[in-house]
Amino acid sequence: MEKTIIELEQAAQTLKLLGDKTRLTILGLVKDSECCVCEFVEVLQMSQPSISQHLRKLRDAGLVKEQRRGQWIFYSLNRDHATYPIIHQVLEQIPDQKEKLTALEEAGLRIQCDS
Amino acid sequence: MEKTIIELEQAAQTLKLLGDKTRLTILGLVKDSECCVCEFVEVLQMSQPSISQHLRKLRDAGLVKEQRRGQWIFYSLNRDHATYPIIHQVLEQIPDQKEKLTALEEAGLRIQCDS
DNA sequence: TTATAATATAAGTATATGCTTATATACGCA
DNA sequence: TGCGTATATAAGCATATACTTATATTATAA
Repeated sequence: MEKTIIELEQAAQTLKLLGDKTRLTILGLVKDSECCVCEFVEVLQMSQPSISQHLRKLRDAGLVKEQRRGQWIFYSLNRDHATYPIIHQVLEQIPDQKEKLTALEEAGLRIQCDS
Repeated sequence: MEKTIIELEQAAQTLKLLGDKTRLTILGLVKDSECCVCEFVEVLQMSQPSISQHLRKLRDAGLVKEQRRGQWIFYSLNRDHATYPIIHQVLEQIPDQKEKLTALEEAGLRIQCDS
């Protein structure tokens, strides 16, 4: 990937959002595929409002995109964000969260959210 | 650089520390050379206690090393820290802070801290 | 049209954070 | 020894953060 220079202030804002275990995991999850709120709730074993509030922060900062599909709202990584290169690099260096999604799938908990 | 996998919890802790403009600048400064507290104070235009408190956080987490040299205490980047690869990547993607140090030097404010 | 499911928002609360001012500590030098 | 400089620490305070519980919103389905 080409080297991009990101303004320090903006970088700090993004890093602050990454500096939370819950949000970092959420980003690790949407790196691989779109997820809906109930999936985050299941994977992270946290309350739905708590997850929603973390998602709102990520969305307000523009780090994730949301897309309503019927009853569900799917979140995905916004690869167009100015600080995406930082996020990409960070996610490259932490354990893959994909397996948590496949575990969900095997438990039959992934399907409930498919459109 | 070889790819290293950093535990999520530890990564989050480091990212939290990076997620502050002051600390991110400090790390950007020590990336290039050792600095003492008075230099951070000068460059960042913040109070000495405030700078000291940020440095303590970075030191407690092991992200920077300190070395006393006479009256001064010099801080440097700890490249042996488990999360250093993340820090390295982040610093690669923000503007270089080196010029702030050369500006200090030109103003004759750098010498006062040399041992 | 009502009930249910998925999600968001609001309000409350405990703790964390980042400053401030005041003071302590450590070193060098006269 | 005593003073000045560099730095650390302590205490106080305002604001931010991350939960909680309760309620609102939106869409589907009976």
